[in-house]
Amino acid sequence: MLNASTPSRRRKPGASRRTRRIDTRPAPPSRPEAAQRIYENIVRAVEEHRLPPGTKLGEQTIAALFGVSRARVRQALHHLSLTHIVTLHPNRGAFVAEPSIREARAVFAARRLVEPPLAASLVGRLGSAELQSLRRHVGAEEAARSAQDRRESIRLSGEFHVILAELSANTVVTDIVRGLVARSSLIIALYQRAGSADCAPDEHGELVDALGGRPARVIVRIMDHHLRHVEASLRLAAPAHAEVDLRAVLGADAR
Amino acid sequence: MLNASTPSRRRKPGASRRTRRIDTRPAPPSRPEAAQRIYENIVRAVEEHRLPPGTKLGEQTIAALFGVSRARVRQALHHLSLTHIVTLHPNRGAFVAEPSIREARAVFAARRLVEPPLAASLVGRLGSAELQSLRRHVGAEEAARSAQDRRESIRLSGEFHVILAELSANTVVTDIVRGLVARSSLIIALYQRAGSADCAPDEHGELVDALGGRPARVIVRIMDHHLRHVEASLRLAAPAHAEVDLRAVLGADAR
DNA sequence: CGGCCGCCAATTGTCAACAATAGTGCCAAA
DNA sequence: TTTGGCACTATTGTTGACAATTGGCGGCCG
Repeated sequence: MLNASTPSRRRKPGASRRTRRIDTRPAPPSRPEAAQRIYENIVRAVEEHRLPPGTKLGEQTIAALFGVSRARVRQALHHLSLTHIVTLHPNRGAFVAEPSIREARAVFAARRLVEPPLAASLVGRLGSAELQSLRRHVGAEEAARSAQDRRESIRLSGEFHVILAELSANTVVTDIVRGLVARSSLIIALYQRAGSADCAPDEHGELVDALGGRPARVIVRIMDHHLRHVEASLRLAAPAHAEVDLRAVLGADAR
Repeated sequence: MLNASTPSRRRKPGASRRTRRIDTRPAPPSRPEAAQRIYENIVRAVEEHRLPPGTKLGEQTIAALFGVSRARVRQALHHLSLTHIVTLHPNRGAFVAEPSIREARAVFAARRLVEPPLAASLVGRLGSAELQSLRRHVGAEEAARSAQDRRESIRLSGEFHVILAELSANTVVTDIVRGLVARSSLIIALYQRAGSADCAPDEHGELVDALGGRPARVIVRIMDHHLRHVEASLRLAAPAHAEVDLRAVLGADAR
């Protein structure tokens, strides 16, 4: 039943270029991996808070936007649902996920579990070039914040954690962190406090400085504190939160 | 530019915030989530080393086996490729993944990053019922090992780590660990030493005992040691037989 | 006048046919 | 005998149409 073939250790078969088909329509050039492109675009839009939680993602709509078939969109949406960026309701469609408070807490707990020791593992393994690059990134974050560019600020802020993970040179860990960061963006979009625009002053800079030579224990503490700080800046408090919200909505506007 | 406008409108303002899911139907188990069933079956087969790395997974073959259409199988295979259980070669098909040595190391490094602090977080949070359950599981592991039931032994051994993660009551962390354990099974199937049938004497039992009341620091050490032990029992040393060797030979000859 | 219950439009889920591609074996020519 | 090319076959990738389900909407009844 099972054809246990000998493991093929030949060269990778990704070298074929198929540019035979002349595109009569404005279809984007990169045919292969179109699903990947859709996936990344939506992730990015969600991370930058341009697609708010609850937004419906109709298959036909997206297919028309990207100039691809529905099947491709389905693939991308399925992928997004596996990473908890969107929620699929059978026979109803795909919606940008609305993580529950419990899930939000779980995501941040996972980050507190993974990222502090991850950052600590970088101590003494970063050259001056890497530290320089990190400082530049932090500088860009500050610039975006000063320029009131909320979108860019949010993106860079999340990207900082992904870059740290990449510096570990462990793709497995990087993928995990990338997923957690994306979900965090969704959570922040959903639960951020109204007033406080951006609650993270410059803890990233502090962390980079500490990575210069402080002991691992200090790094762990800073990262843990930072993540707790971000989580504490959200409205994840009460189970009674729903009632209050409803009443506020009803009182504010009689729809 | 790329995604000019939000492709969809927001959810209606007056709509209920809670998802009103109608689950009144007993849901015939075969129809909905058929792809999920295929996915889990293949994962399990891989975890139990019944599907060796490199095995070709033809769409038509699997579709016939499960009595479903090819589309369903494609979905499952795509899911499997996202979790790095299978590798998709364009126009060639799906194969059970053959993790490289580098990837194998990365997976175990990720586990050493996540699981020790995860286990430590359970200290003092487990009731006697949970500890009892864990001990029963370890007993089952030993029984399977004594009975030479390699398949069951492997499955239970991996499941132990998943159960530990589940006890954290954090579904995010549980999913991460589940993925890492599955990939580890693949790695073990590929790189286990010929002679040593099972190199983990009873470190799980030791860990459960320690979870009874030992301090977190001890738990961390035991789990870290256990994971290092498992990794050390594999042949991850050298360029063994892999592509590096081949490529070197070819490069030397061709020129 | 309000609530209930049937169509109806829209969207998703499924499938089957079609097109394209890579691997395989054969055949002819050097 | 070896090598290069070529057609064939089996499998994957893609598309489009069709069926099923949902939620809305209007009419009907209480």
